[in-house]
Amino acid sequence: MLAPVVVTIRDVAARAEVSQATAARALGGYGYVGAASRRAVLDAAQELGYRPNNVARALVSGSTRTIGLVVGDIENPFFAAAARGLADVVEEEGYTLLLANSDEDLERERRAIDVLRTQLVDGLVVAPVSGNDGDHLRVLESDNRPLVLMDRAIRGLQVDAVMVDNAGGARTAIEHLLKFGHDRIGVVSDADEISSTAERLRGYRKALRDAGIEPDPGLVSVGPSTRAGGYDAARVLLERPDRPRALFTLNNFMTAGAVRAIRDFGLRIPDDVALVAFDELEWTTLVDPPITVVAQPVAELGRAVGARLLARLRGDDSTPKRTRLRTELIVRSSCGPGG
Amino acid sequence: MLAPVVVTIRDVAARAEVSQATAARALGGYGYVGAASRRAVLDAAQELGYRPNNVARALVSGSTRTIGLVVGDIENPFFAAAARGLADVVEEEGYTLLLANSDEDLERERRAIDVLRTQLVDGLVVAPVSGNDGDHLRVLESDNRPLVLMDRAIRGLQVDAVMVDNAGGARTAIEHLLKFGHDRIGVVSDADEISSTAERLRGYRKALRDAGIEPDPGLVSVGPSTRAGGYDAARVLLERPDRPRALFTLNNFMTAGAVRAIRDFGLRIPDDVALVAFDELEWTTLVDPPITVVAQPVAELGRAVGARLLARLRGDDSTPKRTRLRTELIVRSSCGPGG
DNA sequence: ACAGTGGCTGAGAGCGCTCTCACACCCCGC
DNA sequence: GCGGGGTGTGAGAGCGCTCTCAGCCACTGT
Repeated sequence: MLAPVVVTIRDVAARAEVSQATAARALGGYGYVGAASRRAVLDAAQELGYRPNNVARALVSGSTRTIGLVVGDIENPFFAAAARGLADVVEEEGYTLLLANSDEDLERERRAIDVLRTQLVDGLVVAPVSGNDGDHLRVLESDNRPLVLMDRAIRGLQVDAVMVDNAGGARTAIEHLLKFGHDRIGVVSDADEISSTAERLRGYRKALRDAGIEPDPGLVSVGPSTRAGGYDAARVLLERPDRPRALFTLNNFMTAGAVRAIRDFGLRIPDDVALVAFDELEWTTLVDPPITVVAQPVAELGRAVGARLLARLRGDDSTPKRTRLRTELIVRSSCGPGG
Repeated sequence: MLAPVVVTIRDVAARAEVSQATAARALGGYGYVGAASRRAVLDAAQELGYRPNNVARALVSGSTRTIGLVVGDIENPFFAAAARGLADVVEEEGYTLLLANSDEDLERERRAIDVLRTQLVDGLVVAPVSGNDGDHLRVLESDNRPLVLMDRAIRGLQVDAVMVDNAGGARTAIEHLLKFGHDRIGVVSDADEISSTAERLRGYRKALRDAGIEPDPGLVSVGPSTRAGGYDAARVLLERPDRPRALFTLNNFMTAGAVRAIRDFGLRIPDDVALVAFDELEWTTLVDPPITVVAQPVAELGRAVGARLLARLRGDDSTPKRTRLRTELIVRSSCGPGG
C-alpha cells in the first residue's frame, strides 16, 4: 500500500481495518479500545507515518496548544531570557510559543495581539507597551483565555501579572549612590508610559525624598529604549554645565549607550561619573570598572509567568494575582572605592 | 441582539440577513458580493466583534500563516537577532513566528520539529544542531512545505540554506593574527558537529597551512557553546606550559567566557594574549581593549532567510539555493598596537 | 432463563471556515 | 421574444479531528 500524501486518521483506520472512531480512540488515548485494535492501529500509524493534524484537533477541541507572547523586542536580552524561561516551562506541558514583537509601539502591539487571537492561542503573555492603555487587552477577557502580563502592569486591568520590584530595586540603587555622597543623580530613562519604568522612577524619587532631597526633573533624561537612545539621553545630562556626578540607567540597552557616551566624553567611571544600572548584563563584569547593577531574576520572571499561565489553563479561576520578584543590588566598582 | 460568546461567520450572516456563504465572501473578500450585502455583512461583523477563526481557516485552506523557527537558544544574541530579522520580514506578509529552542540537542530538535509539523506551520526555518544528521529534516520534503536552513547546513540535504562565509571569516581572523607574528593560535570552539563551527575550524586550518604552519590539534579546545564552556575551554589552553599567545574564539557566548578566563589568569590583552572573536557583540567596544571581531550580518541573515522562505511560499520551485553572506573583520585593539 | 453489566465498536454529528455548484436575476443584442 | 452573458446569492460539501450515542457481544448474578 502506498502511503497517501498526507496521512489522516481515516487512512490509518482503513489500514488497520477498524473504524475511524476506533482509530481515533487508539491514537488519542481515550475511551475503550481493545488491545488487538490498539496494536493494529498503532502499527498502521507507524507504517504510514501518521502525524496528527493539530489544526483539525484544535478546531474541535478548542485548544491549539500554543501560547502567544508579545514583547517589545526579542533582541533585548531581557525579553529573550524571559521568553526562554517561559518557553522552558510551557513546553514541558506540550505548548509552543507564538512570538510577536511590538517594537514598543502600541499600534503594533494591538495588531500582534489581534493576530495571536486569530491564531486561537490558548493563552497570552504580554509585556504591554503602555501602562495606561489597556482596552485592547480588556477585550481579551471575553475570549475566556488566560492573559498574563509580564514585567509590566496596566492601570485598572485586573489580570495576572508577574513583575519585578522595580521601585524597591531603584531605591536600593539610589541609596547606594547616596552613600557615596551623591545628591544630584542623573537618570537615563525610557518612556514612563512603560509601567516598569514609571515604577523605577518612582523608586528613584522616593529614595531621594526620604533622604531629604527634592528630585530635580531636569536630571531625568528620556529617550527610546535603545543603545542610541541611551547614548543621547546620557549626552544631554553630561553636557550640562552642572553635570551630575552620578548616573542611574534604567535598562540594559540604554546602559550600553550611556557607558559609551561617558567614554566618548572622556570621563572616567567612577571618578568623574558614578554609575548604577538597572538589569544585569553579561558585560557588566567584563568592563573596567565592573558595573554595579540592580539584577533582575529574568529567567525566573519567565518561569513564573509560565507557571501562572499553566495554572490558569488547568482551570484555576481564583482572583488575579500580582506577583513581585525581588531584585538584587550587585555591588561592584562603578560608584567609587569599595562599590 | 446580544453578541454570542464566540462570534462565527454564521452569526454575522444571521445579523446581516444574508446566507453564510455571502457573509463568508464579503468577509473573505472573494467572489461576487453585492454592495448592499457587503455593507450589511461588514457592519454586522463590526457590531458583533467578529474575529476570523484562523484555525478553521487553516483547516480548509491548508495554510496556518505561521512559520516555525528552531534555534539552539533564543537567548543567544546571535539567534535572537536573526529571529528578529526573520520575524520582521515574514510578519510583513502576515505570518507569525512559532518559536522553539533545541538547546543544541539533536533529540530536542527532532521533537521541536515534530511539534511544529503537527501545528502545520506553512514553512520551517531550522538552525540544525548537527551537520551530519538530517533524516528528521529529510522527512519534511514529503510535507511539501518549504524548509530553509539558517546559518548551518546539513551534508547531503538539498534545501535552501542561508549562511555566513564562515571559512572566509575565520581565515581573515587568522591572517590578522599571523600578521602580528602569532604562529601558535589557540581556538576556543564548540562542537564541530555544528556545520558553521566546522567551517570556521576549516578556515582556521587552511589559513595556517597557507602560511606554512601545520595546525596543532592540541590547540583546539572544545566545550559547550556557553559562557562556562568558553571559560573552561580557554582555561585548558591558558594552563598549558606552552600557553598560546593568541586566541581565536568561535562564538559569542564562548568569547565572554574566554575573556573572563584571561582576566582570571591575570593575563592582559593583547600583551599576554591576543584575541580575535567570531561574531560581533555589544560589549566588544566597551571593554578595554576593544576586541577585534569577525562581524556577521546577523539581522541580514534572518531577513535573507525570510525572503527565501517567502519566495518558496509564493510558489518558487527552482532548485535549492545556498546563499553565503560576507563577514567583516573589524579591527580594534585586542591583537596588539594598531589592531 | 433472562435482565443487567461492562468492554468494545462504528455511525455520525459538528467545530468554523472555504469553495464549488446550481440557480435566479438582470440587461443586452438580435 | 428569446438566448446569452455577467452579477449576485444560497445550499451544501468537506477539511481532519473529537466525542456522543446506540448497539453489539460476552459474562455475570439471580
